[in-house]
Amino acid sequence: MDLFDRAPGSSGLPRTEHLGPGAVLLRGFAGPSLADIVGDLRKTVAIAPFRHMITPGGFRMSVAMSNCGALGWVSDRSGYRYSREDPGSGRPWPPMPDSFRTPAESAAAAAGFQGFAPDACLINRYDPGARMTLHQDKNERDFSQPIVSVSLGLAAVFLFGGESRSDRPARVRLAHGDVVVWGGPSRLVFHGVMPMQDGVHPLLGPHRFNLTFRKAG
DNA sequence: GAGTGCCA
DNA sequence: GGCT
Repeated sequence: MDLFDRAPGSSGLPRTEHLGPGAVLLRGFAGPSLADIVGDLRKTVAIAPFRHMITPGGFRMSVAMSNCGALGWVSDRSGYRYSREDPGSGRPWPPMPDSFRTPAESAAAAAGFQGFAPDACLINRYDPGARMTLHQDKNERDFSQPIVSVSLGLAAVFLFGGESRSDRPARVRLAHGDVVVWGGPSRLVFHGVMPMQDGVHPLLGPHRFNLTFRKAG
């Protein structure tokens, strides 16, 4: 029994799963913060609405995206990058709510990454059929800082692979309130999301939302 | 850089 | 798996 097993939201039960070196799934970790997170999610996407970004190859991504924080991940014909402004409005992204930041930093610390200070939070909305093919998060400056991913709403099957795109990924069901942290030796592993099945979440309707926290700048 | 998608 |  290690310290991870006493993380907030665990209700005393062992709810940490180790996905690899420097990679952990904290089941239900965001539970105590969920009401505040959902309220702030609604406010944030009212300011910066979801939109389907275009890949550099010219294809429309099935996942609808927004951002909050100083930097936001964007994609268009020019490529992938972090931007200070919402390209839809030309204005800065909304601030990262404390209700987002606090559990993200706490989850990182619980996974062994003390001092994580995210400046970017990508907000993804997965509707039925939406997916994310295997990819690496590699547009950030400093790969010593981990990735923190918070799942909300409908469950999804997360694919957690290896250093090569051809490594067969683990399939992990992620539910409302689950948090995944990966960094260190796992920082650049390929990951993705299987196509979403139909469903309705009691709080968030026919959607999965994912908050991905990064130190991008 | 692309390939966070699409095709075979 | 391969893609220029």
